[in-house]
Parts: sequence; structure tokens; C-alpha cells
Amino acid sequence: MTNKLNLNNLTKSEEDYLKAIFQLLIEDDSVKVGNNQLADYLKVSPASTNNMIKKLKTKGYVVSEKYGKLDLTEEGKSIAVRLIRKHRLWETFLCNYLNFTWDEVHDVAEQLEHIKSRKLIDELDRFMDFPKKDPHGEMIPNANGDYSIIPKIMLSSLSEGDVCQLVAVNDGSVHFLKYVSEIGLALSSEIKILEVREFDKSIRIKFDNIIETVTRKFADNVFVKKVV
Amino acid sequence: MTNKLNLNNLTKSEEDYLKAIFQLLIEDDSVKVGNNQLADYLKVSPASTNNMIKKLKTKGYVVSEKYGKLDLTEEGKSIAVRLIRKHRLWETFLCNYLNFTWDEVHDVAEQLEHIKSRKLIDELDRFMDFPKKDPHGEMIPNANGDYSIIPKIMLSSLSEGDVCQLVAVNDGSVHFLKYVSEIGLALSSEIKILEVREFDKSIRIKFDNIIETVTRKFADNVFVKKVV
DNA sequence: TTAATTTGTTAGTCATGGCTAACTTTTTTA
DNA sequence: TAAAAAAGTTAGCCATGACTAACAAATTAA
Ligand SMILES: [Mn+2]
Ligand SMILES: [Mn+2]
Ligand SMILES: [Mn+2]
Ligand SMILES: [Mn+2]
Repeated sequence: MTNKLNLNNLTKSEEDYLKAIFQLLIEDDSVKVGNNQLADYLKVSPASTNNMIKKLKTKGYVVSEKYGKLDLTEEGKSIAVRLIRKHRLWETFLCNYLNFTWDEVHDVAEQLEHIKSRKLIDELDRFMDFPKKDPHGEMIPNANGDYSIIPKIMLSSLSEGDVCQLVAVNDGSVHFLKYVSEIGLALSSEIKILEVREFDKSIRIKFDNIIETVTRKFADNVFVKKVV
Repeated sequence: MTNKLNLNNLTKSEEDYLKAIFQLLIEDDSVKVGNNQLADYLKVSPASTNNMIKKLKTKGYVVSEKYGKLDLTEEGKSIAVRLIRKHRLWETFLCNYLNFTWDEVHDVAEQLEHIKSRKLIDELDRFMDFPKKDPHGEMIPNANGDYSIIPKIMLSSLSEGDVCQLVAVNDGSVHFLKYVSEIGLALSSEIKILEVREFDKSIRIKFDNIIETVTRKFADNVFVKKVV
């Protein structure tokens, strides 16, 4: 039982790397995560990621062979999930209590997730009465670190005639989130696929009697639950 | 009007240095702040402070002559006050909404004060309905950066027979704060000085029908308003 | 008013986490 | 299957913010 009560002596950078690897791993669990891919995601050079990966390997959070793909140890995953829990709880707090809109919360949560205090985050959770979803529809891991992977269906994967309900959106881009709100889409909106254009994969959708055409890129960032 | 809307591109370290200088300046406004004193306060070497002071001088936040004492520019003061505002608002939030005790809040606030978001702190202020004092009795600067310097009277400066009311305590030491609570003292407690012992400057005090002897060091960290 | 002490400065070192440029290995494509 | 492309690695550089050791200036005591 080497459950050495994780002193969490990690730097902000180390934390961001672990979270990034975790996000890339769950984003598409069939495809393994590569060094360049991670560099691209974090907007740093491959040399930087290579360097940090070495450190995280000696610390026991990452596993990989030379020239091989990256994976996280249980300890590494556990740290990543705790970061995601903090990130999403803070986003929820900002939206529900401090008048932030859903496109404003991500950058601030990116800072707040690094505050080190177990009590802080558990009390924040209690204060909000243990919310289950963040403002973008993503699940919030509980204090035990349970991360339930709900397979994400992209809007772009549906076909003509399908009806679905919006369950979550990618929270990384302010422009995207503003765009989603502006056209009138919101969590739980029921969306019908009217047409998928072969030429550029753009999709004609209908929701609340609004008809819109969205690009493939847009539809890749909208996650849904199929209804029909 | 070179009011260049302060981009606040400061590192955590730079912020901590500016806040420290400000604290030392207001702690005793007659005595100027020296390099070694700052090093001592921040628990770093004089070489480190010397180095950082150089940077803060070129950035226009600190003024000093070679081998001379330190002072802050208006811009430097303004940054320090905003940090103190953030620190105290977070301490208040932790105490009043997240079940923290007054000895638990300082270390977490020391991290939270560096979160960069104007909206976050102003909304937090509004959410708590613009509190005027933090859990240790210190005033909270408002959004305009007004810092009202209320001269602090140390309990140790009073004489036998004096009666006073506890208005604030030094928030830096967990041990001290726990001690204060444990003997039964709280903000607003009315304290009577029964005796000041010449030998070791220890003081015999009475409050709520409790009689206690406290050391000079203790009394230096308790701030009061004279009643009689 | 000299000498001792304190205070402040400088030089050089280290760890962290970025970078570019050059190289090696692996994978893909022709 | 050989050449080209992509992915991964290494070496060497930089900025930040710590440190120690040595030194200079200012202050205090003798
Ligand atoms: Mn987010
Ligand atoms: Mn982050
Ligand atoms: Mn404090
Ligand atoms: Mn701080």
C-alpha cells in the first residue's frame, strides 16, 4: 500500500502537462498520445515536452518507451482527474455565483485549478451542493476522484434525419462559445440534422424552429445524445 | 494622463515583493525599509531582494538610491493595495462561506491573491455584499484602491488600568491565531490591562471575566482601540 | 575618530521551463 | 524497398528567481 498521501508537490507546469496528456488520452482512447501532439496541444515546442516528459517519467507519473507513445500511471491519472475536478468546480462557481458567462470562465479556471488546498475545493463543492455538471455540460469528478467516461458523440458524426440533444460543448475557445450562444443553442437544445453536405461536410440543423448551417469544425466541438 | 490601464503583467514573485514592501512601509511609516529587512521579511537572501529590487526599479514600481532605503511609486503602491484587497476578500470568503477558521485562511489567500481577473475579484466583492473588514479585523480596500490607514495601537503599548477593545490581529502565524481563539479572545472583546510586569514586559489582562497573562510578543500582535 | 558591526552590492552558481537547430528513428509513400 | 516525410531526441541557449561567498559602504560603538 504505497498510498503515500500524495503531497502534490507539483509545479503549475507539471500539472498542466499531466492534465493535457489525460485530456488527449480520453479524447480518443484508441489512439495513443505522441510527443509532437502534446507539444501542439500545449502550444510549446516538441523539445519542451520531451524534456518535461522525462521529468514526469522519473517522478512516476508518465510511462513511455524511447520513441514510443505516452501513457499515464494510476498516480498520474489521479492527479489529472483532481485538476479537472478543480477546474470544473471553479467554472461552475464562476457561472452560478459570480455572474460569469460560459465563455468567460475557462481562462480563470485555468489559473484557479492550481491553487493547492484540499479543503478549499471540497468546501466549494459542498457550498454549491455537489454539482454534477459544469457550465459546458461536462461531468465533475467527485472527491473520490471517480471519472466516469461518457463516450462523446460529436454532432458531426450524425446523419441526415437524426435528432439529438446537446449535452456538452468544448470549452477551449471563447469565440466558439460566444458563437454557440449567439445562434441560440444551449445545453439540452434538441437538434435535428436536416442535411449533411458532401462538398465541405457543412451541416444544416434545426432547433427551436431556427435553421442554421454550421461547419464541420463547429460540429466537431458540439457533443450530443442521440434521440432518434 | 499616462494611466496606461495597468496590464498587470507581473509574476507572482514581483507581486509578493511589492506587497511586502508596502506592508513594511505602512507597518511603521516613520522608519524606511531596507534591503536586509525586506529579505528577512520574505525569508530570502539579501542578494535575492537586491536583484529583484533592481528589476522593480527599472519597471517603475520601486524607487531607491544606491545604498539607500526603499520606497514605492504610486504605481507600485496601487499594485500592492490591489493585492491586499484580493487577499482580504478571499480570506473573508473562505471564513464566511467555506467554513474555514481564521487561522486557516492566510496560506490559501496567499495563493488566491495572485489570480489575475478583475471581474473575479469585483464579483466576489459584490457576492459578499462589499464587506468592510476581513476575518482578522483588517480593512478591505475597495475597487477604487482606497486604502485607509488606520493607525494601529498595539496591546503592548497600553498601561495598567487602560481598557480597550480588540479590533484586529496579525494574520501571519497560525500558532498565534489558534492561541488567540483558545484563550477566548475574539474581535470586539473588551480587554482591561491589570498589570504590566517590568521584568519581562508580560501583561496581565482581563476580558469576559477571564484573567490571562500574555507575553510582550503576543501583545505586539494584537491591535486595539482604547476605550478608557 | 578609528574600529567593529551592520547593511547593501556584486559575481558566480543552480534549477526550472521555455526556445532553436541539428540529428536520429520511425512511419509513410512512391 | 528505397526515398521522403513525420515524429522524437539531443545539445546548447536564454530568462527567472533562488542561493553562497566575497566585497564595499554606511552606521554604531569604543
Ligand atoms: Mn474549462
Ligand atoms: Mn492550468
Ligand atoms: Mn492574510
Ligand atoms: Mn502571495
